[in-house]
Amino acid sequence: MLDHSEYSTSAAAGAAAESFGCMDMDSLTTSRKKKNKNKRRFSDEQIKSLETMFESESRLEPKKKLELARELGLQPRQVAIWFQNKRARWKSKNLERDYSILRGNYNNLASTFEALKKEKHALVVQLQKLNDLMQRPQEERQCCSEGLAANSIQGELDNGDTTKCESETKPSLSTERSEHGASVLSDEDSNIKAEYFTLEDEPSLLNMVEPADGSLTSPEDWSSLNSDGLFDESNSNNQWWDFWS
DNA sequence: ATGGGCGAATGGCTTACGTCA
DNA sequence: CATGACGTAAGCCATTCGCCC
Repeated sequence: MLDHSEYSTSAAAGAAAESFGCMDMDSLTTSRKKKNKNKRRFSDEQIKSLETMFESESRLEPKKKLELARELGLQPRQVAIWFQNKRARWKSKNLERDYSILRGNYNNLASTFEALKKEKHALVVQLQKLNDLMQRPQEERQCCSEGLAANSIQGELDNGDTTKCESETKPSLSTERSEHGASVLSDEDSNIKAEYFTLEDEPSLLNMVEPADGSLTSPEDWSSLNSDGLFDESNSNNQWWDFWS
């Protein structure tokens, strides 16, 4: 059953003893304690031959094993065991190497991930600022219905960099809204939806600047900006976020 | 003196294959 | 001929053991 057939436990010791010429069979078989008493490392020449053979084939054919054993003055069993141990060492060495490669890859990915995370955060902050900027005029207008504020807002919109910025992000958002009390987006897809929003619902509209896939936004980050429900549309996005956050 | 590393060897388990009833 | 039981050889794996630094 065992691969110890080339020589059994006691026979192995006997063979080894014979091989090393230090102990006879009887003394070994009578005392189990003495087994391996004469264990010696193989000589450099023996190791060299074994290594050379191992490089060409990690498993020895029986014929070659016998040949090599005779050549090196070892028992075939010893050669077999050497190959077995060698395969085990080789395997664990490979595992170690593979592990360090994987660890390197992981570290690279982790640093890339961190960089992307920072970049994403910066973008979200930037987006939030833009939304705040877009939201300000509407709120002011809501507070001051007398009209004075409206003029000043309109003036602000018509004025300088702010206007330019606003018109670049959402050109029609604030202008058309003032007339109807409902917001009208320039984006055709948004038109239908927009009709249902009153001024109170304005924050919801701000989400229209969210990227179509929503992948860059987090429910947590947007909870202060969103009205209820818009994120319910995409549970899968939440899972996506869970992974990235 | 001794503790740890390394490699040879062991023992248990599994698989493949041949033989025989 | 097919099949299951059995024996044998060999490999893998975890562990032990002994040598040597």
